[in-house]
Amino acid sequence: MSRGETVTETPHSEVYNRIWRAIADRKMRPGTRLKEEHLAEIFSVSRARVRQALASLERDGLVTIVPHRGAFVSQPSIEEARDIFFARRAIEAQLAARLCSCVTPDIVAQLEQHVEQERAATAAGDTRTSIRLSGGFHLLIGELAGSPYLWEVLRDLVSRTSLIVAMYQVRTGPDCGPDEHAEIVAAITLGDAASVTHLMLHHLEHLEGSLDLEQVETRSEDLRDLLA
Amino acid sequence: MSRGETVTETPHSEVYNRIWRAIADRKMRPGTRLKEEHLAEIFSVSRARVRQALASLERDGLVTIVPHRGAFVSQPSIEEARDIFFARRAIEAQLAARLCSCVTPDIVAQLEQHVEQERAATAAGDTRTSIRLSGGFHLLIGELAGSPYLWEVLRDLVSRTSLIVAMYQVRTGPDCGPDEHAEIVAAITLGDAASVTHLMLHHLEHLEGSLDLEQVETRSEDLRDLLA
DNA sequence: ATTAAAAATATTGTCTACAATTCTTCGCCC
DNA sequence: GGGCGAAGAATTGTAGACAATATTTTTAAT
Repeated sequence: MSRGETVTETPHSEVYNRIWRAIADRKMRPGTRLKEEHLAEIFSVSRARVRQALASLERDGLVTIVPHRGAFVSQPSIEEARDIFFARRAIEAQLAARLCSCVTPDIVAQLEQHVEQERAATAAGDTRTSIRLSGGFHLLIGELAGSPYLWEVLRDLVSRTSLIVAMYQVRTGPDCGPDEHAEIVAAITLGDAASVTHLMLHHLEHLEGSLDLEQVETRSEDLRDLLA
Repeated sequence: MSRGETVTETPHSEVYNRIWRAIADRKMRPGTRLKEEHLAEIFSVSRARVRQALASLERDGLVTIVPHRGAFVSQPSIEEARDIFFARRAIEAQLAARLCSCVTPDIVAQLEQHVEQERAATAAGDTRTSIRLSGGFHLLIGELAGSPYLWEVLRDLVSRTSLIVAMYQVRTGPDCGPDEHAEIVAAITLGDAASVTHLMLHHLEHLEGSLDLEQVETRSEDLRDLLA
């Protein structure tokens, strides 16, 4: 697994990666339509490759394909959003705890360096880099914990989270500040598994809590009341 | 989500499902080559559809596609096998615990009914059904725990486990007996989360322990020693 | 003017043919 | 006799064309 850039470049297709990045970095809003032919000429490839990439992205939950209509950047529902956060708590708590039990100076150094980069990006007001590094921190923990499978799952969860934040955030800004990350790193350095688990759960709850996931689904039946 | 059959039928393609089942039910040994044209005529579809299905199956980790060579039923390495079991312990412990906190008589009834089916299949010596129901029990817990996302992950993990068992089992028979499942159901009935977590971890360790995952990778360098 | 139907357009879904690559077999040389 | 090399066969990867379906626009009728 690569160092430095921390992230991605895993799945096969070039066009898959390009679209993945565009969505995960929030260059495209949820609901954006993705026309096959359009993408094909942008990337100078045939429609077949675009189709394949879109199919993979659908399995990742990043795009939604509706038959004979086309592909759209997914718009996760509130229920899905809560489920994703539940899954993240379950998985990341385990990974962070495992990392505690096998912590080394090299690992601590990598984590601290990453937090430092986050601080720099935040200080410089570089929102895009800040977003990417925020997710990257969680992926780095997963990578260092040494479970390739759960790392893949986490990569998926983080990218879905990016979509969720794009849909339900109330104020703009980085998803999670470097400070809470620094606390987690400190606890990992001490090898305090219980504390790390607690901090990670709290951190994720904090992120979830900063979103507006309270809105009631406006069902068609309710429209009468709204318009009364 | 369907009841009764408990399982699958999730992803789109018919041919995907057929191949998935064949692998998960261990009708095909790991390493089996899957020729596109061959599959195409078996299912009476075009090669394009087969290709699409194989691509999806590769993302599931059930087949391995090597460029310009073709698709093969995956042969998970020992390291991958251990990683899969680690992931299962992490996820299933969480799901089982969550199920405890929201247990209802209906849930208990479903679980008990499932274990009963397992008992019947085992008693009848129906190995294939037994294998399917063994995995189905774990999926049922995931389904009842109410996290669609983690259920998907679990479905993936269970099918991969089936491959792993096919490769590394020492004695044939059902993957995990109904008895340990019954114990877990009993603990869930009592709502004893700590006990359920413990039983589930033990159960998965038992399954992993029944496999021969000790064999050292025979590297080319070691061949000299082996042949001395 | 508004609604509804019908044609036209645009986009996706699928299939077939061709190009690129790898594996196999046959021949040749050491 | 064994090993290396090249031609042929087989299989995958890709592209382009055609068919099916949804959307939009136009047209007509109430």
